[in-house]
Amino acid sequence: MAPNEIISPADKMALRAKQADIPASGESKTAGRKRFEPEMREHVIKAATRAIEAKGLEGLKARPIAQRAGISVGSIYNLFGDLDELTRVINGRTYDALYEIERSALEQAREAGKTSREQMMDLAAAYLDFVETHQAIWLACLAFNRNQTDLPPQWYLDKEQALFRIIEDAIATFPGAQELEARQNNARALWASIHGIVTVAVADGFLMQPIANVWTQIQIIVNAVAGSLEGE
Amino acid sequence: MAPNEIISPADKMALRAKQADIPASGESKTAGRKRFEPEMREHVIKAATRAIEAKGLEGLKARPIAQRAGISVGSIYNLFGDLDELTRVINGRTYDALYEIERSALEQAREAGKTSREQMMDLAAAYLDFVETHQAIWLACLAFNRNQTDLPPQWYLDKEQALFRIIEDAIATFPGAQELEARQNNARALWASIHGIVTVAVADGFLMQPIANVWTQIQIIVNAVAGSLEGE
DNA sequence: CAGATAAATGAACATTGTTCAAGTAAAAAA
DNA sequence: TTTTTTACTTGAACAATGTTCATTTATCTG
Repeated sequence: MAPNEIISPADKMALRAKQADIPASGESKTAGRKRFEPEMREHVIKAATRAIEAKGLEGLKARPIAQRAGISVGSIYNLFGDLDELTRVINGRTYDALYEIERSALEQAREAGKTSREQMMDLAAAYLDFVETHQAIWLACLAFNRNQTDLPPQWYLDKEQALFRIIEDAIATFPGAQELEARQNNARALWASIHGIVTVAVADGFLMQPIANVWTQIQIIVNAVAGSLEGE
Repeated sequence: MAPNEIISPADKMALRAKQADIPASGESKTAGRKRFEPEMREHVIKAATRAIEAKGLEGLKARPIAQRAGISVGSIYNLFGDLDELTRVINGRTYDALYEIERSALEQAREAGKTSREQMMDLAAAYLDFVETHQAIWLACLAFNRNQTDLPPQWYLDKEQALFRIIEDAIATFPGAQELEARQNNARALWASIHGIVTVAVADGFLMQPIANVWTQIQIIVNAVAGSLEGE
């Protein structure tokens, strides 16, 4: 029910039992229900998310998802139009979850009176931690975006944009670099760099190098950019 | 015939005509040839490359490729085992081509007596130019790697590794950072950052921002890292 | 209760990757 | 030359998958 899903590590087990029962009950004399959309959508999203976590984006198949959610294949298409849309909804929640984490990381850093450099460091750490914790679901975002041939819908782009704006906010607090365009380029450069470091590290779905090295590389970039912005 | 393929912008037209004729000739009374493998492989690779360029990695379908190459579907599997292997061969050539470009960019920069910072700038520029010029084929590399669930073969990893080592070479010439591990982390951090900037820019197969901005962002990072390494 | 409505169903279709028994041209053997 | 063997090509057939839609069914409305 919360806007960010991402497993919600606590209630996971409780929900799992509940979900597993729903499809098993009865002999499927269940055609023609009404007004069940909201709950059903959630069931499908949960089942699809679990599939992605277990077997990557390739693991998201219409028929198994339908079975796990206790509905028919056709209903998935009633609810989402097609599998791409279902994936987009899941990815959107992933973006939301990451957004909340980054927002609160920045907020906490500021309340703790940290420097701009430290704020950026905390943002990067939060990102690395997120990707490490939700590797499959995050790789699904990237893989999906790569495979699309036309532009995604606006609401999807907006969620991606929102992530950049957090970094812009953090960068805005630096003494130098005040003009809007420079600030945007600095924010994009820094965010894309951290993103690049993290995704090269988890390329092919595996950690290709020790996490400590990844963190070192992030520090190199953040320190370099911070030092450059501080004009020192 | 050259080890790097990538369209070879010159002979393109000549080859195109030649290729188009080969399948069209005769009434396909061509079962049971012998010792034709090498040429056939090239035909298939060319046809597949063109398909990727035109319609992305999704555009690589067995049947159309077979038809364009003038052979049957089965022969593709005789030659490559499966489509993934065909893709890997194409991507391998892409890596080779980029490697050559980067190597010669570095060499030229050194011969021109450029500073370490300028050398890195030239490497980054060469990379950006390559991706801009061969967008589809490069995105195919990234998309393919993302979709794989198990580790690629060693020869494939080696080609990827080779690209990092060029940056390591460039970074090795900086006055500071001499220890091997620090140098490797610096190289990886910088290369992954540039990679991140470029790929975020071409995300979803489109240039999401003006190329000038992308270049500005690269300069921000290279200058920041260079400044940091120069200890200034 | 009867009709209208909204939604769920799952068989059927289209598209793909992949396999493999059968066929065929070239080389080798006779 | 004729026959046998070899090596490769072929394309029909299969399995897995995304997607559609006529039919069925539950619920709502009067």
